[in-house]
Formats: sequence, structure tokens, C-alpha cells
Amino acid sequence: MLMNRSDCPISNALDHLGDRWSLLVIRDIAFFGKRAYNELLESAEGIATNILSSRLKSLEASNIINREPNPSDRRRHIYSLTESGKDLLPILIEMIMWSAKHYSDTLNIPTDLVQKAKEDRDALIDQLMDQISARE
Amino acid sequence: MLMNRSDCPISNALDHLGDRWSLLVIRDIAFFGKRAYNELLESAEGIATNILSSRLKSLEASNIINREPNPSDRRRHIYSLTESGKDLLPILIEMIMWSAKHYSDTLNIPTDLVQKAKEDRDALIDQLMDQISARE
DNA sequence: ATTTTAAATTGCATAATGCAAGTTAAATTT
DNA sequence: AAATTTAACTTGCATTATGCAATTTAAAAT
Repeated sequence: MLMNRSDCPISNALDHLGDRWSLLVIRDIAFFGKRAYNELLESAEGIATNILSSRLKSLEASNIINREPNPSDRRRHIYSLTESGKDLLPILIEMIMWSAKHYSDTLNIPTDLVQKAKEDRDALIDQLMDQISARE
Repeated sequence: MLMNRSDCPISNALDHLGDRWSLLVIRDIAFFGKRAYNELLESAEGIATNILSSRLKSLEASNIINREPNPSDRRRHIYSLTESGKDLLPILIEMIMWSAKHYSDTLNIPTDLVQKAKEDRDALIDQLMDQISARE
């Protein structure tokens, strides 16, 4: 991944996340509680093994996810979000809100989440943050 | 750009925007008021002419930007955000907030905007929306 | 009429992605 | 203990996206 094209904060975010897969990996960890490579492989979008491997490496290099050995099976690793990774939640929420507003007819929109985000966005984010942190 | 990998709203957003350049074009229109091809070419990140051309086409195809002829010079076009494009503002704001929190030492952070976003996020978005709409 | 300008397009090199198959070490089964 | 299975990759190769320089085309300016 190309890095540091400019000192713009949006450009910086895209330097770390601006590809087709990185934020889907974050989504799977954040919203679906996936923690293992084989779980992440099974996304609805069908990521290839080499791409997942390279995305996990680059997200770890960006300090967005952690990778630790699974103590009960030394072949496996446990992937989790760093603080920086958890802080991507608002971006993901806004992507959901945007798609919910403009593509609601063709997509599977989580209406409860969207409703709650409209009512009390900060509370929703706190709640989801707690859920994510509770897994560790 | 690959389209509709799944019915997930995050995946949908990335199908339209998940590349290195699309959101930088949106940024330049939304935050810097750029409206012409030559202005968009001059971003700090240095987009190539063929890439800008292809991104403008795909963003127009996604109904995120409008392209209309410039009445005072028939060689030129005026690019603007559709309603859908304006609604990307919250995503951009959250990207700024994320970078401001985690990369403040190496980036040029718009501290006034970040401050205002922390104090009253909705008011900031309304204000920026009004600024964008006022250009048309 | 000639030159300049704006917005591309083209050709070609490199990088990213996608897909299938192969590899390696560890765990499980026999 | 040996053979098999499993998890997490890696490799090879095709396709697509990106990057860069040069060219093209229509319109505007001189």
C-alpha cells in the first residue's frame, strides 16, 4: 500500500484503508466478532486467501489490528482491533447510514442500528465499543 | 470498479468509493470548492489525468457527482456533488477525526474543524452542507 | 489563420487483485 | 508412532487498476 501521499488527514486515512478489503476485515472483526483467519475468509464478499493475508499484514503494520497466538492451538492466531482500529467504528457507522439513505431498496440494512444511530449516535458508538472490548 | 459484492451497506459504500482516489475527489469538491477538472488535477496527492478522468466517470455513474457543461467555456465542465455526494460529508469528517486522534503529529490537522466536530457535530455538518449548497 | 488551452485518450510499465494449487507446521486420528 | 487432517499461509499466473508521459481534439484566444 502506498503511504503518506500528503499531510491531509483524509488522504492519510485512505493511505491506510483506501482499498476494497481493509474496511471489510475491520467490519467483520467489529460487527461480527470474527477473530480467526478462517472466520474472516468466510465473508459474504469472498476474499481470496492471499488478499486476506496481505490485508491482515498491512493492518497490523498500521497498528489497526493486533495478531496474537492462539494459546489453545498453535497453528492459529487471534486477531483483534487496537484502540485505533476500534476508533474506525464511526466511519463504518457513517458508511452504513449513507448506504441506508441512498440504497435502502437493494441492500440489507440493519434498521435497528440505523434507528438507534439517528436517535443517539454517541450512545450507539459507546455501546458497540463496549461490545468489542468485552470480547478480549 | 467491481459492483455489488454483497448486500452489506458497508460493502456497498466500498463498491462505490473503495479506492485510493474517489474520496479525495469528493474532498476537493466538498472542502476546497473545486469545480473544474484542472482544479481537481492540482491536488496535493498528484492524481494522474487518466485516473481523474476515470474516477469522475465512475462517480457520475454512481450518482455521487454531477457533470454539467460550463456555459462560459464549452471545453469545460462543472463538477458538483449530488445529494448523495453531499451525504458523504459525515464519512469524511470521521476520517479527519480518526487521523486527528491517531496521527496528529505527522499531519496537518484542521484543529478548528475538529474542535467544532467535538462540540457540536451535527451543527458542523449542517454548516458545511450549507456552504457546499451555497456554491450552486 | 495560428497558437494556446482544457479535457481528455493512448501506450506502456508497474502494482494490486483474483483464482487455483501447493506448502508447512501443528493437531487429530488411527 | 504413523498417517491424515486442518489452519494459515505462499506461489504462480491471469486480469485489472494505477501511474506516467505523450498525443489528440475541440474550443477559445490571439
